[in-house]
Amino acid sequence: MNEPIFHYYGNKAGVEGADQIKQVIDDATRGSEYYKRQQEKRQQVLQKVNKMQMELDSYKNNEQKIKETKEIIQNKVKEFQINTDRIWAHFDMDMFYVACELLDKPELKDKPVAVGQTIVSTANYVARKFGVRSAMPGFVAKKLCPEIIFIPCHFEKYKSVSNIFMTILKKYDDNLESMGLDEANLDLTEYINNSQEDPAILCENIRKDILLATQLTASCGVGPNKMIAKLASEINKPNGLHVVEQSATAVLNFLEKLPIRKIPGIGNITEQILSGLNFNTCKDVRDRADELYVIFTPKTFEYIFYSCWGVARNYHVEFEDQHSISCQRTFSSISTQREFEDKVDYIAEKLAEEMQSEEKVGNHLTLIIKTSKFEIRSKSLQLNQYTNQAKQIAIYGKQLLKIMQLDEPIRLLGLKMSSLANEKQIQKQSISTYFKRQIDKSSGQENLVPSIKGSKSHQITEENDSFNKMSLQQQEQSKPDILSDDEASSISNQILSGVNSKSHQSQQQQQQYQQKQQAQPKSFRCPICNKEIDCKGNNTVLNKHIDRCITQQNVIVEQSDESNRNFSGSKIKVPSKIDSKAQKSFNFFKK
DNA sequence: GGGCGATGTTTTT
DNA sequence: TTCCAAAAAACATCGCCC
Ligand SMILES: Cc1cn([C@H]2C[C@H](O)[C@@H](COP(=O)(O)OP(=O)(O)OP(=O)(O)O)O2)c(=O)[nH]c1=O
Ligand SMILES: [Mg+2]
Repeated sequence: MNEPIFHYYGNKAGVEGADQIKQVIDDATRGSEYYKRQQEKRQQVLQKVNKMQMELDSYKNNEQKIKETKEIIQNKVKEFQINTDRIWAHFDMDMFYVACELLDKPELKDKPVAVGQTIVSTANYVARKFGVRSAMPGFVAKKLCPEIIFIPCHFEKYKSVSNIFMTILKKYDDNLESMGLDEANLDLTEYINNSQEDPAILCENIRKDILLATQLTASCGVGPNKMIAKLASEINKPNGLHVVEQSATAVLNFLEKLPIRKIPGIGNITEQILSGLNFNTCKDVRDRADELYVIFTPKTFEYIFYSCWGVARNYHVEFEDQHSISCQRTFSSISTQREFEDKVDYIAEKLAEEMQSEEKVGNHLTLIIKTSKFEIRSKSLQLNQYTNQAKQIAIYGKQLLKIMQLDEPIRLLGLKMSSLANEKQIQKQSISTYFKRQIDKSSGQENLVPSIKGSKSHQITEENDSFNKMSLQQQEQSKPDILSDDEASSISNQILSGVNSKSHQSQQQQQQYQQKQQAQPKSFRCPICNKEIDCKGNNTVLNKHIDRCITQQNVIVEQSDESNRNFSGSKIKVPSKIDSKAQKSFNFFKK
């Protein structure tokens, strides 16, 4: 009786299977607030598609423009090549959270299991046969698979397994990138150059290592760049390997019939838009790229275009410290001011706890709420000093609450701290904020009650400074003494005209999309870390870099790169070898 | 035409 | 009977102020 009513084998599914599942989901959810909100969003997407379609229609009537655009595209196609000099691997654990839980409960192995309570984080493959998926609400999962067993989430457990996993992989690429606990992207080029091993054999051996060390299976994909390797890892999941050979034709073939939704960075919404315009596979994009060129922003266009041609980043970017720490909770709706404030207090405490254990301080706070109708709103504010104290955060949080003018029930409240710096390592303020601070202070203006539309920035002066860990004086002292005023202004002068255009610039300066050999055109030398920063005349990149350089005192190299979606960073800090730094990294993973 | 800060959207695990 | 997470990041867009 442990059989699905109808089987669902992912995209290999019989149509009826998939349809029936959709039906069950729809029946179970229709009418809810959530459902209504989703419907609204869908409508908005449709509107957007309509607008784009109209733009396209007018484009189609302009032969001249078509000719021009197609020529631009053709040139682009001629310009790039699919670089196969490097070899990447993507490792991804199978049904990770559940797999970790099953370690402790092997007797459940053949039963449908999911981790999560209200929402399923992930489900094992038994449950997936019933249509159960990540991010699905629990009650729907139950409807699809009445016998499913839910196990609550034990994050710490997954972190420690992840540690083992990452430690193994680091032997093959010490700079590996990762977007989550259960996956890692490695550039194996150097390792393979040394060992001369066959990539497939190497990766199978690594998978065995992982299995031996964790008792869990991982899948792996191999290809000439990060994106291809990631896509490949899904092919023979679970517990499988797929290699895309190191040749342009292999890459092109591999991508040809791939639904664009699979391209990392193209999610639900973009898929809807694209499919609304009749783009469904990478081939569609290749064939009709000119159409995308006229309706998308340059950035989006380039990234879709190059992805579909298999052109993506094949070198590592420097590790970046975390930009933000946040804490949010969903609860049964509340609607009184008092309740809101209590929640802020609670969340502030949680956030402070987290920040302190990470030894971080921050000076930009954001309050996030979700209404009972699933609308999300946020208010944020630049603090006058760095903090990680619960009471301090709560005070600011409540100020934001006031500004928010809540007059309807909410189901979620969260706080996010950004502009982080290390608690220990002096709270050096960033160049940009430092200068602005100065202006603010010299004006002597104290905007006590920031009005929402009055000023664009909510300058809130803390009415209770005593909680602040670092005294104002300390903060004054910590101004960028590393930087003389002369140097500072010279940096400011270096800041060129921005490049943030909505229209495609004709500057065909063959952007060295991803792929290894990047010549550095417009770059500056950072006065702090003394490294070249390829900022492409984009001062945002430069500023950000200097910001980080000052606040952390870590050395960071920014590499900007138009063709790649930059969400690809390494979110997770991984224990490195056994040096002094390893200590800190482990610390990061600990609790 | 910027730049900048706040806010909202989209994606990923 | 009802029921849809949490954390982090990158982009896009808007309004204001030069
Ligand atoms: C997709 C997703 C994953 N996760 C967690 C649970 C997953 O076990 C973990 C890794 O995500 P995934 O690697 O996407 O999924 P998975 O490892 O569970 O399954 P697969 O065999 O297909 O790789 O991240 C969430 O919490 N929410 C999500 O929406
Ligand atoms: Mg996985």
